Amino acid sequence: MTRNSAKILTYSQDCNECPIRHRAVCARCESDELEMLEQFKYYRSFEAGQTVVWAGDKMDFVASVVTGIATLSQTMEDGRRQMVGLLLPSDFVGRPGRETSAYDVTAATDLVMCCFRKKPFEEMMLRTPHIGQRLLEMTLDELDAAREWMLLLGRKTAREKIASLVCIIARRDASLQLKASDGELRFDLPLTREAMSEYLGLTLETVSRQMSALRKEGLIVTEGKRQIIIPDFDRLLEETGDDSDGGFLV
Amino acid sequence: MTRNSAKILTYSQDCNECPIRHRAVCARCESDELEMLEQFKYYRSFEAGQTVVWAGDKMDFVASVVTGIATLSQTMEDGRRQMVGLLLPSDFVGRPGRETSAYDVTAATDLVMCCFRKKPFEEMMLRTPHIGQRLLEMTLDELDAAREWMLLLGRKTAREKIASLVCIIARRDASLQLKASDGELRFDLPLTREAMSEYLGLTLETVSRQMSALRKEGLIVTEGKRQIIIPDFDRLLEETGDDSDGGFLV
DNA sequence: ATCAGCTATTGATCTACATCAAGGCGCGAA
DNA sequence: TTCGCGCCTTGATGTAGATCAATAGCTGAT
Repeated sequence: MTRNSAKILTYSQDCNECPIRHRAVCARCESDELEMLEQFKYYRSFEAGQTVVWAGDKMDFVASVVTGIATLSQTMEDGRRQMVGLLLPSDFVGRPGRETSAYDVTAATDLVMCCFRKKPFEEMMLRTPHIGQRLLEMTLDELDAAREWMLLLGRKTAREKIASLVCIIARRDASLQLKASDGELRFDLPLTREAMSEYLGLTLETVSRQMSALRKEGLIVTEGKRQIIIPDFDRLLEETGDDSDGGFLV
Repeated sequence: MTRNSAKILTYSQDCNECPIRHRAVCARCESDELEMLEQFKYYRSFEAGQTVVWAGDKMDFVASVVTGIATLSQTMEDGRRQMVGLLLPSDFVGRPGRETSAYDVTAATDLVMCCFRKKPFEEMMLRTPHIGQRLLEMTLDELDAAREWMLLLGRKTAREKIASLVCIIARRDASLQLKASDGELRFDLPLTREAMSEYLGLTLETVSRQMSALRKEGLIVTEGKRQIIIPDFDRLLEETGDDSDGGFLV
């Protein structure tokens, strides 16, 4: 079993409504710790485009994405923006021990997050080593993802960037289940061209052009607004520049 | 006190010969845990240019840099390379729970690392929550650094990239102590043009040209091979594109 | 003293992507 | 039905940085 399939499996088992995805690992949890989590949990909803917190603002909670997509971005004084995190369901936001957000957190689609007040969460971390361990694992995964992303930003061509992004979403998207029998992959690409360009370090025009190019060559098929079909995943993978076995970008 | 100065302070207090920099935090440690660390510790030296491990190779230890500089890089099939980690003294290498290296680890200068066999280290992590907590903190710092780096790779101009790199090294370099009385900063930039280009996602020619440009404008002064003087740190900072207060890239 | 092998610099040219600009499509509001 | 507004596409042009190429300094070996 490859690392990728293992990863996909892991995600499908995760619990989106717990900052440490506890369902997947709670065999080791004591039930009263979970009670603690339940007790301090609350939900917040955002519409597509809304900002959850601005960089520098107070952020007195940690959270995990339940449904929808959130992004982390940095902005330069003159307005240049770079996305630095793409949060899908079950992903974690917020840094224990830091009281302000270092990034703009934005709802890329309609979004539901499951939040925990930071204070009790940190106390529980101290009492329950398992939670810290889980968080460490998740953070290490994120760091690996960030480093794969750095390779993309620093060295890939626009075409490779687009192909990579489509493959990344395809792999992570839960509705991956929508895989048709003949090996074609059908799923939602719920990002605007602008969001894609912020992810990839390109302009939205370049994103649009390269999407068109991949479409003309039959590497991807678009259906309606944002439904994407990948007729042959391996063929698209070849356009990413990654070596065939690698690309374990979470 | 700004975040930056706080960070510098932290580093200067760190212990380079312990994977969790324990001197800085060992007030909370039990002494027999430290004994454990001592017991499984060994040193390895490398010459500049030598490879510590290749991506994909077995890596049965974790380590911290004692002296010198190590880099983490990814390589694409056709040889394009991107640096994804720059490890200065006291920085940690290796991922607990992973038996192969995900990156090429290379000695950028002559290098001494303090290594711990992975197995006993992991056992100790289980027994000593404090170590995991420390590792989590360090990993979160690395993740922040990676995200700052992503902004650099995705959105900064070549000039801004160079200025940023020089500032980053200046801030982190221990020999920061070499700060002269009139506010000028003198330190070693122990990276070849090629290493700089791999860090920045540029070619080495572009690095060379931009270094020359900054030199001609008096923003930096070079002395001998790799000694650098920054006559006015704040003026150089303005060239990085970062907002004046931010830029806490570890 | 000479040479081979690095590393760095600088120039000439090319090109991938950015920038500027003009429509087009779909959708909700009036 | 029409208008306005987001979002996307496509074309024309500009440019930052890549690529190709020549040379120079430095170091250590013969």
